[in-house]
Amino acid sequence: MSENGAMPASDAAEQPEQPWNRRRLRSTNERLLLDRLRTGGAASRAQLARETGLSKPTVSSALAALEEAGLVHEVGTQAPERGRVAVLYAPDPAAGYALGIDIGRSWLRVAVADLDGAVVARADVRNRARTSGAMADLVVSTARQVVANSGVGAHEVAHAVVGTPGVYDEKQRRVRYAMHLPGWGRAGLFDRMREELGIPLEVHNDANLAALGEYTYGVGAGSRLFAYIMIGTGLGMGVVSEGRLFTGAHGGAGEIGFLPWPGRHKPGTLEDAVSGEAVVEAARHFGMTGQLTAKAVFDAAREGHGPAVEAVRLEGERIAHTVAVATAVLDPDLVVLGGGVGHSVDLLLRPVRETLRALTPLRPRIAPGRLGEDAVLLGAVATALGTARDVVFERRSAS
Amino acid sequence: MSENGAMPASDAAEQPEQPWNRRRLRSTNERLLLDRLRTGGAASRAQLARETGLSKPTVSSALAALEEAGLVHEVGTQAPERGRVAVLYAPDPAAGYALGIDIGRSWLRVAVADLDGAVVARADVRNRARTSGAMADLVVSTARQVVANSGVGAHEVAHAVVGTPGVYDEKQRRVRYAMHLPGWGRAGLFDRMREELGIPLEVHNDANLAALGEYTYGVGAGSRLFAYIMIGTGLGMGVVSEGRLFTGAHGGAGEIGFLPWPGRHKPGTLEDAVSGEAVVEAARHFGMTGQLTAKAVFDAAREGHGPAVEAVRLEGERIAHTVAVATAVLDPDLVVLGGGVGHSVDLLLRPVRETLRALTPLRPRIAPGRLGEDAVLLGAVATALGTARDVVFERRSAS
DNA sequence: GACGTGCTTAGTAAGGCTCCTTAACTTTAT
DNA sequence: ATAAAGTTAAGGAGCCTTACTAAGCACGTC
Repeated sequence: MSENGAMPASDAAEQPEQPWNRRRLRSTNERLLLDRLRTGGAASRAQLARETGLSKPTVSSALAALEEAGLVHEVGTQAPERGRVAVLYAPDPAAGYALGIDIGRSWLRVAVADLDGAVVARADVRNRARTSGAMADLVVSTARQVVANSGVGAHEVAHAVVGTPGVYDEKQRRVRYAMHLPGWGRAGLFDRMREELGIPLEVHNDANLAALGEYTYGVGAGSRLFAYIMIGTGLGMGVVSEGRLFTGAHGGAGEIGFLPWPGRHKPGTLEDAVSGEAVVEAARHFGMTGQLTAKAVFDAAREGHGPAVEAVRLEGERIAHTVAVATAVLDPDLVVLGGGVGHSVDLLLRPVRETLRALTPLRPRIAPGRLGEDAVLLGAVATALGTARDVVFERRSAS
Repeated sequence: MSENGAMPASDAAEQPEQPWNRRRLRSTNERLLLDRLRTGGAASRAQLARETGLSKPTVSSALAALEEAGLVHEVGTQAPERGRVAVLYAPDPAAGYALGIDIGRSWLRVAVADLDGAVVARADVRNRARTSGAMADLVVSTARQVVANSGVGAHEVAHAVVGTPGVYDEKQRRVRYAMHLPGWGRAGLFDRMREELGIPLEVHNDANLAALGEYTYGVGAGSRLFAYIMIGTGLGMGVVSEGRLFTGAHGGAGEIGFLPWPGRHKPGTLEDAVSGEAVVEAARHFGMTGQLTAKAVFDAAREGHGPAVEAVRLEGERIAHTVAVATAVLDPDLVVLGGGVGHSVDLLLRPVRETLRALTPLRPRIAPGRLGEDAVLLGAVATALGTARDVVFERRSAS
């Protein structure tokens, strides 16, 4: 999870294996209770004891410690069929906050969420920055603004995650393969943001985060192996396996833009053949004229304009090829299409499914994303939340 | 790991989350010590205490319990630069055994290994069975024979793993996609073997096991993400991520035989284009005549025979395509070529590398397998060992 | 050269502390 | 009266710390 990210300086994940002494035992049981409350909803002490296998006194004392630390609180009572009413406990969502940032080519999105994952403040800013430096400044100022709007103290934001095109190289401290953002490959850009924000900041690939977003909040929930194909300015894929991001050896897994594609004239990459620009080019090839954008082509296709329909069909075929490849290699139970063309995925689904039928006997479920343009942002929030929960839990007794 | 396999009836992996009571604490620390001894070699009590962070008395008592259970034993002494000599302990390899079985189209291989992974008995039997029933009988009788030869009691064999082409479907209790073994898709075949052998038995895909074999004993050691491409009668890929098998949603990950392949005449699958038969066909196409086998073509190419060289070059190009696809999707740091053509991989490496250079900017390390025909068998042994170690450890105090 | 002394490291013993469990008890509902 | 939630009290398992013994080497002294 963290391999792509920069950890705060205080991170101690390097020490080999902590021994399981008593202190850790208690801490693990508190964690067990907290996780149970998070995933299973509010519960009483007696209920927790039954479900976790711990004894009632242990649950009582651990819960007291958690309440003392501000991690859980009473949320009401529940009367059983007979007997004394039960006091229900639930995690306190205000025990900490997480920051998610989506840096896209044309939009910058920032959101603050509480530990329950509820977004408490958010901003969507048009990205007009011309230089990577201006861009970094915009990120920092927007993030500060959103945190201020949320009414949350900056020190209560336990963790932040940034999504960006390309792959963040931890050692070189820079992003690689971010073709569509000029200057974005400069070293130290994110160190600067981290420093100015004063919040631990992790950097991840946008397609990966979008995949996690759809997995956590969207259509991918519960999937065992789930592939998210992001089609837009570029082409990317994020893979979630057993609930965890699949990153490959160097964080480059899912960089399907590099798939070889047998171009009609010269061999190229799949990205050239599938990205938004390729749709425009195909439309031209079929006879459309004028100032075209991918969106314009899709809109025309929706109206039934012949050349546009043809271009979309061709795009569908190419995406089907991508899906076929991903399916044979990964065996997903769900493939989700999203990204910049998200609003037009409905047009693509049929040609994709039809082509796929002719290509391969393997046929995973294919669905459009449910989060639309928010997938990356929500994925960043979800990822930041994971770490934020850990951080908040870890420092519960340190104060 | 076990998702493809059938667990013994006593398996209790279903219960949600054991609480971390004291008993489990002790058990975890014993496990910590045992793992340390397994991976780090023999060590004294004091050394273990330093390395694990446990106190010396705790190490002493845990080690005493392990010795009592027969899991570790003294293996000698070591004099430090100054001071009293240390008594060294190591895991007792004879505390249990594992059984590995490789069911191939033409060979059946069986091996028994001790907990250190050392093979103590082995048999390689030509597979002449005509029916799947006869095949199952042969597996059982050979396995019994090998266990008998090893001098190990049958009840000391804690776990067995079988490798077979195809994907084992846990629910239907049968193998799917095993085209090259007639009748092999029958339901209940492996249940019968398990019953007759009286040993818990897991079934896995052969390419997956070969990947684990090369990872554990061969060229893949230490790789973060490692892909093993098995080229032979069929075409398969096994993926090892962070030391664990990557299986996909239904155990079908790496079934790259199903990759669409733009055939000259009709669209087909990659398996048709790359498998042994395709090499023969290509050689014919280039002008070779006679009763050809894949091996014959490779041998001729080694002698410099023109048409054979061409056929091998073509095969190399197609494999390069496979590698390019796997690389873009998975981002491996190592791709290993093996399988039936293992003896001729040296001939393929150059064309593969050259073609790859033209296809994609991503270039993982490519290497031939080190285990040759034994990859599947050793992978089965390695996998069985993993479970066997757990089983032996779990039942240490049950006696 | 024999031997005592001191230093160093391995391992054990005793005592205390933490935290879990069991069992009994209190509280509050039907 | 019964039943369920939750607390209190007693007991015990297992870890840690401290202090000790055991066993080797170095070296100086006789």
